[in-house]
Amino acid sequence: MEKITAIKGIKDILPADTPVWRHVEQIAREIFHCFGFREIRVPIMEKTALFQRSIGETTDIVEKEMYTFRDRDDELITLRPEATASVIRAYIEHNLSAADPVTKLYTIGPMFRRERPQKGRFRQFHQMDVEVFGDDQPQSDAEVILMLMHFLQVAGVQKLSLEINSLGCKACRPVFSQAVVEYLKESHNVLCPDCQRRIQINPLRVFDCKVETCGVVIADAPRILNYLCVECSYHFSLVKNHLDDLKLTYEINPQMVRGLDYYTKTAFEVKSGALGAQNSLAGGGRYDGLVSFLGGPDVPGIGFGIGLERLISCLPDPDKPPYRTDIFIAALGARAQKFCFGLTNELRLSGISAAMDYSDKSLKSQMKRADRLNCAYTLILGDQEMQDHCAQLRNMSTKEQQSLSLDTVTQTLISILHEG
RNA sequence: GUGGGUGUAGCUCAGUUGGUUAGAGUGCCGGGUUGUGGCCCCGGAGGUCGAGGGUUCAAAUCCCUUCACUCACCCCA
Repeated sequence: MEKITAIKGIKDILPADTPVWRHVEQIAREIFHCFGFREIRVPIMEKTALFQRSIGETTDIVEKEMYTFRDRDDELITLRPEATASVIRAYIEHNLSAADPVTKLYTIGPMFRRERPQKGRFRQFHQMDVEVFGDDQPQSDAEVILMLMHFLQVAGVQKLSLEINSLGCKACRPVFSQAVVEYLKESHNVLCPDCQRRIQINPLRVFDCKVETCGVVIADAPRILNYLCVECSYHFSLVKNHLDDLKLTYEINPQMVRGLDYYTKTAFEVKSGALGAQNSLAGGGRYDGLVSFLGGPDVPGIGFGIGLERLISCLPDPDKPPYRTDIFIAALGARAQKFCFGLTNELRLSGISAAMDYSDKSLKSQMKRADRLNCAYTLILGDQEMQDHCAQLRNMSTKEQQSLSLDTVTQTLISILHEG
């Protein structure tokens, strides 16, 4: 029989790893709460058109990376490749802007992109996604960046670097974009085939080409920061001032372009070493026209996404708390088994983690198992104890044993274990 | 979609110029202790050597095909 395996690029998160995930998520929830964000849970599927419109028809994501299928009623459905579109859709659909002029939301969950897997890149991956609607002030930009950096630091990510840029708005970016095209056309034949293609599709992409000869050309290309309109330029300088006030260190990377069409003004990215080629841990930016473009009110927005697999993989030797069981009930013989089955489950119902073995193995074997489960105590109950109407409670670290009457054993254990 | 690397026990890996019954460590089960864990000692189970084909007296080993995993390009979290 052929073995059925998980789908390529889609991973199980095994019991040994889930505590780290929960730990990271818990830190995020606490910090996001402090900054005034509330959780929203949105579906992992949406109508395909939502992503086509928000992310951009000509982006790689929409062109070749989406998991799309036709539903039984012929509607096109897509597994979300990112969360922002869904959050905005929900924000509009439930008219959240009416309740509060500024809405701050976060969501955590899986995303899907059909790319070739490699280190730090999967077809199902997890993101924490944070969005602010209704605030166009530069403080808002600085605030989300601060929250992001603070979270990553508290989570324990090493060697963080923050890069920021401004991508301009619909007034100034086209001018810049045109200037870049003009410039690149002059050096067209020096560029790599990929970049020659990029000029047609998305000229700004040429900026993060890794080919050396392209880098030389790019070095003298027009800079976005020189083309910003008065408003964008002012906004960007205030963002920098606020970041300075918040004592955040950052680098301005005028070559940074984000992969999604909807970004305006501030864009930012956090990288970490020890991540392989996919070294971008989190990225985001402002998207002031997007909500209205998707049919909502004309409110500004800013947000970011954090890649959880990448975040966790660059945590220094994540401290895995060992799995711990409060007590192991070792039963010997049929009568003891019957009694212990009831006892074990009573303890569980009282909020104590209790384990026992039903297959009547040797005491040695049961003790071994108790040790493996990292039990604080083992209760030993055999024919002799049934006869004497008592049980032996062994402290697994001190090896001390005491005799407990069967009449009150449940209550005695509950009080001992709830104290410890 | 394109290129490189790797596939041997649950896991991590040895395996010589092709040569008998494919090994180790770890984990698992049992025993040493007729009812007491970790350390130690002994034993046991566990493998279509990724799959298919070919060369050969003989293939884990050489050749071809294919699949999977992985890293990188592309792109992005």
